[in-house]
Amino acid sequence: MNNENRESASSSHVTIADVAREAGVSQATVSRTLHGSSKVTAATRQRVLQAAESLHFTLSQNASSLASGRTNRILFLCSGPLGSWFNAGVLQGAYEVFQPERYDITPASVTGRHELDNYVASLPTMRNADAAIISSFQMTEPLEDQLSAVSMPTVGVDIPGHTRGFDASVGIDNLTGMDRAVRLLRALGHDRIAFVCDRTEEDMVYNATERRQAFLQSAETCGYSTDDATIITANDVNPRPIAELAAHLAVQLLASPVRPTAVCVETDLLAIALIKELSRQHIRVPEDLSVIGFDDAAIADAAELTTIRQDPVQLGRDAATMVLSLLQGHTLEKPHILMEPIVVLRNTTARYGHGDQD
Amino acid sequence: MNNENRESASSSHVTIADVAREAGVSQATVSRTLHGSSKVTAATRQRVLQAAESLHFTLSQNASSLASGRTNRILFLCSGPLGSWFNAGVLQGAYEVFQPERYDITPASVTGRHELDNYVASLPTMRNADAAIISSFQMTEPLEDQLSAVSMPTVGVDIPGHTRGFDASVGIDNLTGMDRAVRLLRALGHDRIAFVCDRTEEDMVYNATERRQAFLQSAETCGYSTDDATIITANDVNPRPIAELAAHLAVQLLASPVRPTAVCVETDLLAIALIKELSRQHIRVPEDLSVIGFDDAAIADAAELTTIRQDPVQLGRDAATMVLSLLQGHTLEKPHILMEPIVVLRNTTARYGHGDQD
DNA sequence: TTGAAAGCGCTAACAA
DNA sequence: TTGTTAGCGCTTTCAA
Repeated sequence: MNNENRESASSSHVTIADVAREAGVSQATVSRTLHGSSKVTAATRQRVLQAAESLHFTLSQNASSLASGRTNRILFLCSGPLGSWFNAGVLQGAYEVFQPERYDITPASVTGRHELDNYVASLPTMRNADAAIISSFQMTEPLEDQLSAVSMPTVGVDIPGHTRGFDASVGIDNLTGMDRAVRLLRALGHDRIAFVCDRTEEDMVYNATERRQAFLQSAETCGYSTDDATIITANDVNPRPIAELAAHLAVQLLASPVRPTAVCVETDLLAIALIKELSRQHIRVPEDLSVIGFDDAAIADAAELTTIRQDPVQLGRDAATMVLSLLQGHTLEKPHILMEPIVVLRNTTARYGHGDQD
Repeated sequence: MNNENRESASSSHVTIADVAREAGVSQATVSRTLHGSSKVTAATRQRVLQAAESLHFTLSQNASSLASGRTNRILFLCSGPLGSWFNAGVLQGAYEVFQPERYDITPASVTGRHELDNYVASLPTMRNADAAIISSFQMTEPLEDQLSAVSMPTVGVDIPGHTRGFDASVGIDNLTGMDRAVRLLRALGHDRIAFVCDRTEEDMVYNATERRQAFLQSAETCGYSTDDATIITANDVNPRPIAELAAHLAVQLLASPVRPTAVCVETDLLAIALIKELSRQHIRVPEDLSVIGFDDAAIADAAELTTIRQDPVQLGRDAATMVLSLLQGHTLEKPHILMEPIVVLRNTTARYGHGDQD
């Protein structure tokens, strides 16, 4: 191919070769300059940058990746909708950390066991990401085995107690969180309490399971008998609108042999739906029943809901920071970290027996 | 390189060559099979798929992209946090559509004009995505010029009225939305109304500007005089916590020469913050003041806020669908679409003069 | 229907 | 410090 041809053929794309020719250096030098190598003269660097600038040159990630073996891409795998409060928060936090380091994020979401298994099975041989952040899954033995076979760094988010297979993990300390909530209720004089949640059977998504256990454990520590600290849960497993679920749970709550005077609810969303349903039955919160949610999403503030706060954005930042360390070959001093949730006091909790009673 | 070497050298990755050898066919045939070409015998296809399966083979996106020129990646560029209600929703909707088509999404967020300009300037020469979805920006002339120079398909989300430079766009019809809200207030007997928003100067983010104008226009149509339909806005441009902004706006609202009896607020978030501030001043909503928000985010439901609903997830789906069409070389029958928002009635609006008055 | 071979645009030894 | 060169793993003509 002669020069005339090369020049006319370059109609499609500006390549590193164009920059090299423009700057009068080799492709290797352009590459070195663009990657901030110190082994380039200031003068050369100047010329290269100028040439790149004037040609509006952008590196082809694909070509770079293929040649270097690094993709500069991080996989973010989560369960359920990408736009959920939790997932979107983690994604945002991770982006904040990765963006300045010039890593792209590839978000992916799976909605069922089968999909998840397939995805994880493809991980060991996939060369489309340098690392993976995996969020909010209930782990299983086979899943952990597959994860162990993955050669790239993997960090788990919100998968506490199941850190096998992960190089690192961040999560929240459900036990401490529930403990604080239960202690608050005890201090407010509530003698009968309950934990309200959706179906309890093992699910793909990590959430209520551990919190439920944490609630029972905290209650025991605080001196509640098993009759005075109960679980109120949906007794079937069909997905349904949250309002319907709340109504179903409200029935169980109100019909309890010994009705609790305070409840902790799995999530803010469910807590608010429950409160609405109760208010429809003229049960007042907090006069007749104290309610504590979980998450401190924006809706908790809007509904003046007392809740246990977790911060998915910070979880995402921490996970990303660990990924970066791992990618640099560092061994983490503390690979598995747990954040302590705090209780945010608002208007749905109150001292027992001090509202007008029914 | 002899065969012994090749086999021992394959320790790092399973490549298409390994699959080809295993199946006893050429690389080309493996490639064709994996891409669902019809020009492969059923028998051959069978053998190839089996080989791929047994080796846990996954295509290297990078190598595919480099060779084919298609990246199978879509850029999602938005303003502000990736985790915001709107951005996360659009991302989720786009993901729903792209995922089954095997396109990855690369999310990116910019927070300032300068950053945005840089990003868009790199678009014309960037070969790291096949198309771009660009969300919620206030367009400028130079920006539109740059966009026009981009060779890949670009579709705008929530950038109505500024469709130059975009191949397609989806957005919401702010005029219809505000019109419905204003008509509602008129029907409820409110004679003095206002639109409450953050600073009005031209900003990077598209939002209040058009809604403000739509409000004024609707008010005029409904017969409000310019004294009876006003704008209440922050008079400085410093970013600040929403509660502080709400307090600032509450002062202006309460101190109005003729106090409005109903307001439309730029967003749900601000509406709720405003209501809280007003309640602190013992102004009751809706008895003393009717409030209509904008968005119908989850918080609107939690706070029982009457609002104008828009659906970012659907916007994302529509944008993605258009991208797909464009990528297939189709010309869209209707490239610029506008969704009609509806008013969701809740507890913050009421007939004027029917609560206990001060 | 299948195979051979020439790149896609870049990086990373190795040499100079 | 810079240039030369040999691939990275795939796709895609072109021939068979």
